[in-house]
Amino acid sequence: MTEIAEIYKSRLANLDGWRDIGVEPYANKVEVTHHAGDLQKKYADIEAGVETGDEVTVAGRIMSVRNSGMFIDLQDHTGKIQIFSHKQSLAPKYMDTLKLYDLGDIITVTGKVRRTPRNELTINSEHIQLLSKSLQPLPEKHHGMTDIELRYRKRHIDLTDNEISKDVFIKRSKIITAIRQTMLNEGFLEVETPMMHPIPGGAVAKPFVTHHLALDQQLYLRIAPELYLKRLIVGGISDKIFEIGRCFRNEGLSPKHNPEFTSIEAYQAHANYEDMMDLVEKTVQEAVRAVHDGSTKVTYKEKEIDFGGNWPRKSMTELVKEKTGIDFLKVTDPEDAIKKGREIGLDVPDGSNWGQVVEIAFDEKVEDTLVQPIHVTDLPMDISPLAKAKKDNPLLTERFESFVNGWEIANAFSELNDPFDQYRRFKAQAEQKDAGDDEAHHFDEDFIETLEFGMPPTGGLGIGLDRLVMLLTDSHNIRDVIAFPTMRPAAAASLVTRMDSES
RNA sequence: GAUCGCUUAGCUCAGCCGGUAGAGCAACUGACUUUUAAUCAGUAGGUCGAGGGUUCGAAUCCCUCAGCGAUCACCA
Repeated sequence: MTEIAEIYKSRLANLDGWRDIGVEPYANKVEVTHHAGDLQKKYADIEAGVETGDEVTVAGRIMSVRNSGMFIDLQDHTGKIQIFSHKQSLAPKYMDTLKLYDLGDIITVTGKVRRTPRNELTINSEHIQLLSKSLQPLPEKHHGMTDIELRYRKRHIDLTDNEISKDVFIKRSKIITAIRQTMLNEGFLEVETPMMHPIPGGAVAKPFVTHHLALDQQLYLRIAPELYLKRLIVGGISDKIFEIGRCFRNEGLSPKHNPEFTSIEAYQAHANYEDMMDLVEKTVQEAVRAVHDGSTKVTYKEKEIDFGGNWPRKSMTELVKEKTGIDFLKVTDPEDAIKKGREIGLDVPDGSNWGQVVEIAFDEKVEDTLVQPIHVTDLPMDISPLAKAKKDNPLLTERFESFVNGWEIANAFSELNDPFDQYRRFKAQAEQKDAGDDEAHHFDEDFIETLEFGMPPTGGLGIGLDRLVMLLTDSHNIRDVIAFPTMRPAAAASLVTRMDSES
């Protein structure tokens, strides 16, 4: 017999012990008056040995036991507090039950608050009751669960004993709230658009495919909400709209990529990409302040990043010129650009267009150096199929990407609103698709029809939330900021199931 | 997808020049009772990720596979 089964049987015996004395081991709700962390704050100043006489009821999980149940460390979502059980204050019928408790059990305790002579804030239990029996053992108490795979697969265990992990997810929530609140304060209307699309669009990516039975129709999980948000702009529900939601891309996993991830997209009619830069700064700064006590400074991997103030705005070609000495605005023939790029050691594929060469130069020579926040503007038309061209230079678009720590955290542009141009660009994408590019855009006639009704000049913005959370919590893997990251399936080990099948 | 690395008790980890598997915590039995990783005595717990090979003998060496991680490529 395995050890885990021994532990299970011992706990099952205790569970039966509770039933023997007429206590249901999975109780109904009880009234909780206080939380551990709040009590620690409230009584922070009382001295060792002081008994307050204040009666409280708390509830939480047993994290450790000393002196055969005399001392229990109880943990709730706010913190920990010690429970003291002694025959002086606890009736014999409760004293007798102390031996039935196991680590991990969820209990409720009522009693008076005191600080022990050893200076530990403590509740003298007068009433103690089991709320939920724990049958599975918790991780080792000193080191906790360090196996990173288990932490991702068993987040409920990770959260019970890992303060850092818990803190990250609380901060993630605060960041989303701050961004939502900033958007609302700026007059944006929060909207929802479909996650199941008949035609995937709005980005260049491979989609997940699913099927609707009743309609007998193929559907795609959205790779971006963009085209539907633009439909709402055309409809004029509001000049300013935003959506916070999940996108799905059927691509590789990495420390910076999860197949489902959260984006914030905002669209503003009668605005352009420059207005979007202001919006990025506002929302991101509020998010930073929300989790850094009002400061805009963050430390990521020992580097200090200051999100405050107005971020510099520099064009992509200018940045490339600074780092490589090549002014691609003066080398606009694709063949010449390829040649120039290769001269400085860039890995440029044959047949690249001008914009692709500029992008490669930027990726290889500039990107990593952009540690402090910056808006990289005027991206090439060739790599910006949904962005409006610059008035004075058709090679470039009114588009920018915001970089922090060498990562793109936002992407925005003045949206293409010309149905003829959109038609041509979809057609070009469709041809690429026929030629075997499975990431190319589908031809979305319905969207062109939408634009034919007239979309006002509009600024659009997308922010990758998960990476922002990584930056603001000093997390180095996207899986650390997603509660249940995508993993290969692993066998569960329910003891109830196993014992049932063995008997 | 490529390269490298990891996988030993429920958890955290030793053991790896090949010679029948070890500690701490958790668990169990008992002692003790104002502790703070409580302490003390004892008990139990393992298909060493899976499969194959070399060998008299494999946790240890070799091969295949799986899961996970790091880096790279695509991408946010």
